Amino acid sequence: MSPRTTKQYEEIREEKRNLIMDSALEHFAKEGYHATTITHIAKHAGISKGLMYNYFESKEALLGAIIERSVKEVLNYFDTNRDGYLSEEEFEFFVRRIGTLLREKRIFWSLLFQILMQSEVREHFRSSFVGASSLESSGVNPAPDMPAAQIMKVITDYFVRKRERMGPGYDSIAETKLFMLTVKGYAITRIYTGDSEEEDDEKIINRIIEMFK
Amino acid sequence: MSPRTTKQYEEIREEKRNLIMDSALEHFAKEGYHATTITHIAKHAGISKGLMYNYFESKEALLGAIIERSVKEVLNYFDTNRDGYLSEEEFEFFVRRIGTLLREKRIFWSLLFQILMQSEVREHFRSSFVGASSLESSGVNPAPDMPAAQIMKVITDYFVRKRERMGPGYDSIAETKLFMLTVKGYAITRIYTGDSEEEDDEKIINRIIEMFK
Amino acid sequence: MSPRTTKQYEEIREEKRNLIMDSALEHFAKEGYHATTITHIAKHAGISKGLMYNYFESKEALLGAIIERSVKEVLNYFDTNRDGYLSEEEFEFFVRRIGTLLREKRIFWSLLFQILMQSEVREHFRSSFVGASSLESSGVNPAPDMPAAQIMKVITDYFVRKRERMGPGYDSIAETKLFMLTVKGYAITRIYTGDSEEEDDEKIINRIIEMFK
Amino acid sequence: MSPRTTKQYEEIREEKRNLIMDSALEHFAKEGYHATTITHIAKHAGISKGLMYNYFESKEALLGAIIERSVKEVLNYFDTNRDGYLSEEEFEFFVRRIGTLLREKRIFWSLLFQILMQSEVREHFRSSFVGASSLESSGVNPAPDMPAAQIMKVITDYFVRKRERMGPGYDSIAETKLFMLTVKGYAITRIYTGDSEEEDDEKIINRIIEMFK
DNA sequence: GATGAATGAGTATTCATTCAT
DNA sequence: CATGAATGAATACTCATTCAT
Repeated sequence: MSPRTTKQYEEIREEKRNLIMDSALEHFAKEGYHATTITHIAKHAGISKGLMYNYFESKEALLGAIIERSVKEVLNYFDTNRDGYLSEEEFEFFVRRIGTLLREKRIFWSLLFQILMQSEVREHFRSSFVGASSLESSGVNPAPDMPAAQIMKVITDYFVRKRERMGPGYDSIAETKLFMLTVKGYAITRIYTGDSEEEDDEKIINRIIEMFK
Repeated sequence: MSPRTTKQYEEIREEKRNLIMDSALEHFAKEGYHATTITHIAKHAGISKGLMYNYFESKEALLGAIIERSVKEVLNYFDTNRDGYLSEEEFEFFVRRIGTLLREKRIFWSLLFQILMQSEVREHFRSSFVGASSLESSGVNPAPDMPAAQIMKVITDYFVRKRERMGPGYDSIAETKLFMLTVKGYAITRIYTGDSEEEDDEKIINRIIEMFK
Repeated sequence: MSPRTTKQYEEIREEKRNLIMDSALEHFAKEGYHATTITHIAKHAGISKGLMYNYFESKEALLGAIIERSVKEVLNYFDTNRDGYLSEEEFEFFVRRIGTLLREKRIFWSLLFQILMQSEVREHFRSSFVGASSLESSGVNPAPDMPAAQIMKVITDYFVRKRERMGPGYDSIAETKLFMLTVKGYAITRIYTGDSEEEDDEKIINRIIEMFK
Repeated sequence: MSPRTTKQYEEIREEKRNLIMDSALEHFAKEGYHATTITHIAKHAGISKGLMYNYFESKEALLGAIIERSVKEVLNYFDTNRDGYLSEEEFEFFVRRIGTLLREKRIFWSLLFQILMQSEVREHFRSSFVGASSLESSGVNPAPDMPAAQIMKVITDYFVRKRERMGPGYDSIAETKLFMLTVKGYAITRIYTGDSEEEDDEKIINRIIEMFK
């Protein structure tokens, strides 16, 4: 009889929002952003087209929201490193964590790559973006106010410090870049390889750690 | 005025085909396959929409033709290795060649990645495809009748032989995979990094050779 | 705490109805009927969409109610004339009253004009309408049972009687029509002219009276 | 066999453009801009929806094009007066011409009024507009670079000069405004009155000339 | 009474493809 | 060969209206 409370409404909204985003993420990642239709997303989420627009202003806004949400989740994942210093042990931990992350958020990463591969879209989302700098720029000093930039900084610092261990012949910059591209290569291999073939994954991770620790 | 010979006509046709494919490739790579319109391609190629359909059955056929053409070009690039054996020197040469190839055919690679990242498209083109297996599968024994598979075989064989040099502790399979993912990582870094930042490129290539030779 | 009486409830309802109608009128007049959304009206009135439908059957019914209400107000304004006879003095008073009315109910008139300008809507509301006949028809003998028709009759009669003053060369019908169109012209000028420019208004009114009294 | 010449194409385009605009004008005027659907316009013009967008960027652009075209036609109608001076005889001619114009371009005027009555649309088209100033502003000195402004100037000048004939008691400004509103009133009466009732039209026009000449 | 989530029919717009010339 | 007008199916998006709470 009486209308729902504000809180009830908010809960419904939050839940539905996530439902829609999950459905959309799956489709975007599988078929690509442009090839995915709102109708499909809605049907898959079990709602009407109209409702989608009650929650998101547009298809693009939906994409934006998905990215934002995922970025937040990813950042939380590396939260411990935010203090800025990476010991050798923490470095190992960090690399293993990337592996886990890629396995768990596979669909998101798939989407992210797809998006970043289209220069126009890239421009559009660069600002709101974390992964952007770690994927795009091979520059070593990105804007320090962005979370992704912070992660980059932590990594860079690690390799700068490693030079002290390794001697003056050690090229920190080149090594950082090599590490980055190895991670990227590992990432796309993980993302686009069936789960079935993960057998050697542990070995690969170990070798990467061995090479760069 | 003698009428043109059949051969002349065919040359003109071939030229125009390529012109259209060049225009299309550029747009596909920059804006994505779905976001690119036939109208844009035609305008950019300086021809009419109708004429495009004189040369290609459909937008999809055009995409297929581009991929096929590019794949052929790429394979020709590695033609020397077709004999199946890779010495240490040839391995170094092979890696450097990948670098050159990525620089020269950047747009194509960009497109290829984009396409492969959409599972549906992937299915569709897998058959006509070379790069597919080298990008997707981390399996080490692809069908031996496909050109790309041959390249994979050559690489795999190289690391199998390397085991003889390195001793029984050396895991050929893991090492092949690590090499492959490093190449992939190098590739996407090259593809999506501005030309301006190529300074350290030589160093990176050298380090990769050093690591896997 | 005694429960509210039925009467109190009705008063509250009446108030809310008017609130909604006020909000709607404003939007309809400014943005046009079709371009105005129920959501906007409700938000502006500080109520929910659902509640609106508790008070009005549909958007169209809301429009109808607004028109009906306004028409009643306008008619009340001319109530004194209902006895059917217009002396010269009363005629002057009548014209001045039109001026006042246009200033006070500007938004309503704006809406009314807009609506009448769309033939389909016109058909639809003609019946429930007063202003309709005074605006549309230049015929001089409208159905005598409608309030607006009565006003028209009073005016027509005035000019018929004026013929007695002016002599047989005076064309009552043409003069009635000329008066009517002058009033209409005055009306739209008033309605679509910023308040700031009312300086000469008095002069204009005086001239109209002078011309037709 | 051979493709159409550029000229042929242009002719087709021009013809179709006008066809579409005619169809659209009719619908816009009758049902209102918002209530009119592209589908209806296209069906009525005997073409496909898609083709409409080959000729006009959007529904709004179509409206803009209609207004522009009509405005040009109307201005051509008054071309003779552009020299800026209006003798008494020319004034009479001018008023009669307004009558003719309203009869001939009735649908356009109907549309124009409708549009001007929605403040938002008004803002949007004010700039590209001629009629705007003559309809909206009762200001007597509009921007002199606009064609409509020129017409206003010519009229204003006429009444300023008339003061020399009539003596210092004659209020040129008020008289100009009164003339303008009479014309407006005549216009809407003409526009929204069935053709059947034109009998007294001549008399009305004569009276207007008599009053203001 | 009151709320706003949910629906779905409807609307503008796009674009691959066809075809008369 | 070559052109671009023409088509129509598909798509993103809107909004009046309903209804469970």
